[in-house]
Amino acid sequence: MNYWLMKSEPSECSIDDLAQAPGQQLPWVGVRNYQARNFMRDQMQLGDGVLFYHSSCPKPEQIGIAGLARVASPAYPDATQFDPASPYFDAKATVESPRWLHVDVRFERKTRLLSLAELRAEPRLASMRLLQPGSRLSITPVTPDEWSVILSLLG
DNA sequence: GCCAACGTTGGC
DNA sequence: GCCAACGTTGGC
Repeated sequence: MNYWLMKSEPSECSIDDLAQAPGQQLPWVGVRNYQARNFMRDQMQLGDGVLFYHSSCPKPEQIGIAGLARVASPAYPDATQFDPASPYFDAKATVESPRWLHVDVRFERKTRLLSLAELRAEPRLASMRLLQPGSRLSITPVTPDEWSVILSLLG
């Protein structure tokens, strides 16, 4: 069992969107970064814990952890890479050799918003991947210790 | 909207 | 395989 933090722009897909999806579950489409893809392909396991993070919000205080979710499928090809009408279209990907994969993510629960400022203020989270200078990865591993600190902060 | 950090691309 | 140019991310 592993733990992850997955970023999503709430204008694209918020924790509420996930809660209202059919089966409260969505394919995590649109990842176009190899490191993030490799985490999904090589390390994610069914049932892994996910911190659902709202990024790029209009108001800085809206940025942070907004809920909990779970990995709900193995990695499989992202259909949007084959769709010329999609913003995630990749001309170099083929059905025979897909370049981009994703997992499905299932809603667990909404939490209070644990803001980025609050995360930064917590000394026990100082080495969190998310908080490292220049970190931009949309999917980052979370250690069991970090996970339990965050759960306790969420109350 | 700015800009620093980072990843990707492509010419050589 | 190097590396400069370019595009993207994402907090501020």
